[in-house]
Amino acid sequence: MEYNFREIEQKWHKKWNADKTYKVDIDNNKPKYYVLDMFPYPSGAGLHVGHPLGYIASDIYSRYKRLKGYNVLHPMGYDAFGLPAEQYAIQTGQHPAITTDKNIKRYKEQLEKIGFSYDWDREIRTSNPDYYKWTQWVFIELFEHWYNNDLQKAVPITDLIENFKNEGNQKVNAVCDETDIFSGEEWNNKTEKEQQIILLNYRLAYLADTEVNWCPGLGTVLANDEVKEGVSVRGGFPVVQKKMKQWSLRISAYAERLLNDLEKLEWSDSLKEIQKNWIGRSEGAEMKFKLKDHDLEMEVFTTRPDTTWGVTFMVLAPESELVEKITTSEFKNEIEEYVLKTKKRSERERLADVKTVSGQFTGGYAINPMTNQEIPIYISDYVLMGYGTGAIMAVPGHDSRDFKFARHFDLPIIQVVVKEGDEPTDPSTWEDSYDSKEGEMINSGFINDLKVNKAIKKTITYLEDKSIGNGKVNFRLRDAIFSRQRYWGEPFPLYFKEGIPYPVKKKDLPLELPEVDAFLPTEKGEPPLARAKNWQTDEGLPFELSTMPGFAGSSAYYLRYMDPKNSDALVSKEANEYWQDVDLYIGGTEHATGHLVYSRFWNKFLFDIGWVCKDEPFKKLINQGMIQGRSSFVYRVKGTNKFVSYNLRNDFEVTPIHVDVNLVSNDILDTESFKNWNPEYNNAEFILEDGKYHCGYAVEKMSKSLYNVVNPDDIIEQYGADTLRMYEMFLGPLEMSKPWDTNGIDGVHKFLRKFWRLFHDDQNNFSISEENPTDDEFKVLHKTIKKIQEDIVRFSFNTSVSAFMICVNELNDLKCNKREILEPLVILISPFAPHIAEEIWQICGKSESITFAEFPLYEEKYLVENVFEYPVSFNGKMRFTLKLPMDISAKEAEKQALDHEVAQKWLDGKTPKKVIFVPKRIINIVI
RNA sequence: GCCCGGAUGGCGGAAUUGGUAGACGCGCUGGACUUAAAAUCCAGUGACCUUUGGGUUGUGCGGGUUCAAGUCCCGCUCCGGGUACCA
Repeated sequence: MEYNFREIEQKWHKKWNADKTYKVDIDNNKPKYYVLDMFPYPSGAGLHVGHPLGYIASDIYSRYKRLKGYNVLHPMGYDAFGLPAEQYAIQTGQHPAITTDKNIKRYKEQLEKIGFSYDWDREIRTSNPDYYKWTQWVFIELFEHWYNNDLQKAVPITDLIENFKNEGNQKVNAVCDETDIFSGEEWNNKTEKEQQIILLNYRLAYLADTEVNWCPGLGTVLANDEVKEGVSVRGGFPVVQKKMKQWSLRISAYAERLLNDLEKLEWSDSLKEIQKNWIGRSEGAEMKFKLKDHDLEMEVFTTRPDTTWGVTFMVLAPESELVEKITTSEFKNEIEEYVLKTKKRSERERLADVKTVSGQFTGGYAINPMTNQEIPIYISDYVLMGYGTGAIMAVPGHDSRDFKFARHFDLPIIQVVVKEGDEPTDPSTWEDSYDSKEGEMINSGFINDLKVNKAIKKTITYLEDKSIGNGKVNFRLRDAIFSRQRYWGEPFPLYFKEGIPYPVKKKDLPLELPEVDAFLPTEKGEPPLARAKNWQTDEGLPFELSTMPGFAGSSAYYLRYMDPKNSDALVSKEANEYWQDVDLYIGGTEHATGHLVYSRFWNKFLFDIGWVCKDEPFKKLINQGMIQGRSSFVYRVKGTNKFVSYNLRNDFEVTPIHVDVNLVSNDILDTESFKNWNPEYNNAEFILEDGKYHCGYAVEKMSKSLYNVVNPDDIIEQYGADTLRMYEMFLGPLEMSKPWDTNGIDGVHKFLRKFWRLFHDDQNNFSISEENPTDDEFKVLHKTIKKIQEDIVRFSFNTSVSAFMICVNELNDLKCNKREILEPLVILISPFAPHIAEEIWQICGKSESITFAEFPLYEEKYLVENVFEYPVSFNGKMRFTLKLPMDISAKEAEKQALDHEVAQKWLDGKTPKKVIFVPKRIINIVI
């Protein structure tokens, strides 16, 4: 039989499905291993050839682990709520559930064709009520907990209420919004409503007025990670800052733990670095500045309290509440104008315009606590409301932004730090601020002459003694805005009584997404859920109108896979204790600041409340590189319908035009198909080189509009899934980005055919020999086992593919078709090319799936050599090689090398200065 | 601006601890088989020089350490990613 991949692959898909070959259950006799893929959002475009890269890698590893005796959990599901389906629904009226369903069907078909070893019985969809019941459940838990700083964990809100009743909030050390101090008695005298409002300041899921990223184009607020360069990541719509009452998750409570625990994780350094920067820990002090003519204080955060003597002005964010209070009548108009101008500008405009200095004096003055001098207070949009206190003390001498501002408004500049070896100079002569990371203090009262780090400590002590400030750690990580004014998401399990939110009873979950007549906001500007009939409790109390964001459903999905059908819990204790955590997670870096932060946070919370046994969800994580597109170009001669081949294009004035890569093979255009591709080209003429049309190419994003999308279905149709799998791996290291180039796939396909032929004679009849293998044959096998084993554990799958090719070439040369050699080789290759492996395994007479075989062990004894071919070099340049026994002495090796006739030529009668002999490595002769 | 990666033939890439640079594959060239094509197989293939023995040179650029550097150190250039008035 020929290698008929179509028949073979279909046959095994059916069989694996029917036999549930990859179904797993808790098995206490086997060690567990959990391999997870980042589940896809099922878009309308289907999978392109870049998507399965990570899935193939994780599948290889899963199959390898099974062969190594592990009980492997390897699930797949769909991140099914999301904006694209809803945008499509708005345009077409088609319910997003229908589009999503259709897309999922297509995704699943495509995935199944590639032959992944998923346990499909564990498939989940975030939009399924059975699933989002638990998303809602976690939300309620977040709502019913607060973060106790003393215990460094989440604690039930009921404990907090007990505390309040007994002794008020004075001793409570919580992560919370600013709350007035009250006694137990005062608490007890408050109304239910007052109490609930206070509790919202403490809850881990809370409703509050916050500055949010409002995206008018999408009609919803967005979290920080959903905004890039001032526009929405999805859709690219401009984003503006707006104050709105929104649900948020108090992820900032976990900032320190999220940062510290990165250390425990086997993630790439670059990914850890991205998270570190996103969390953005900075140490410094918070300090209060008294205001002139006011009984108010202005609080700032600074990493450099030691430079307070150099503070010559203050700057507030235009959005700050203080602005109104301190602005004098004289400057009222100007301030109002500036604030209005800032509000109007989108985030994008603000970012684009960082170089222009702008600001406005308020008329107010603060008192520098160190110098007692009056210093003017400005507002400027270079100070952000969202970071620190929304106010800064400006040290123009040592901060470049403050410096520019001071120059622009002609404010005084004082030098307070001088580097070792430098003399203080006149700041009026400076072109930029003076670097102050290291050095000694000057012009700074009691900290003069101290080194910077000591000066910082001493200043903080002073601030604390005088009660005007304290040491403080600040994080860049903001609480996650959790509401979206959209339809296609999880409804919040909440209703409102007198404007106060209360959770739905857990037994009433899920609160299902209602039907609406349109997926648009109402005329009053309320979210689409306001259109739903009876969107209220049985008592007639209204439900929340927002839905949850995209990351809600993906934040704990890895836990649900452990126990996907459980209707009593997100995951049972038993399942969680068996599967524990994800051992290997493969996915793209694009989730570094979103999903991977949120799910770590959810997991830590669930750990705190005792629902999961591990405080980190993803032990090891690998980022697969992006597969870029390789676009092809044709060159149209300007003003004609003539196309000139690549190397002749410089003789004409041409326009390069993207051409569908599927019409191009090895850069040669199929001119007939090109004519039919687009009516515009029906009459196209070609100027060829040696009878062919050569295309140009460029590496770009893989995208429909660039006509460079390659569909895995087409590859599978032409070459089979095993070829696709091996070729994707063969392209290069998993973690590197690389262009997809179908050129070259032939080599891998040829290899599989060669592999097939090892088991067949010239007439394509199955034929393997029972003879005992020779030492050479054993050596080829065991060398390969060793190499493959080593490559798999370091995820170097590209080199494994080469190793297989070398092995098959060598066995071919040896004309080896012996069972004892070939059977282990089939197991070895089965993680990479499971279909062909299963088929041959069966032909070899095995009744059980190769999935349950044992990974062969390599034996050192077959690899022992008794000679080593030494490269002999002169001054480091290799001149000849010399076969010498393994156990040769340095002296003898030296002698033999020098006696060699080629050595004589290079020595040219001279005595070598030195001979270096490294056993099993090299002989280097220095002359 | 700051922080992380990366740069090796015509192309994708290999070289795991400093030890024969270019494995493996594509492409290309030549050959075998064939009426022909496909498929398959064999040989060659970094550049330059060459008396065909070989020689010189070569891993983005410039220095350095070393018997020996793609690999380590210092200084650049370019490309990719992240992040950004973060106080």
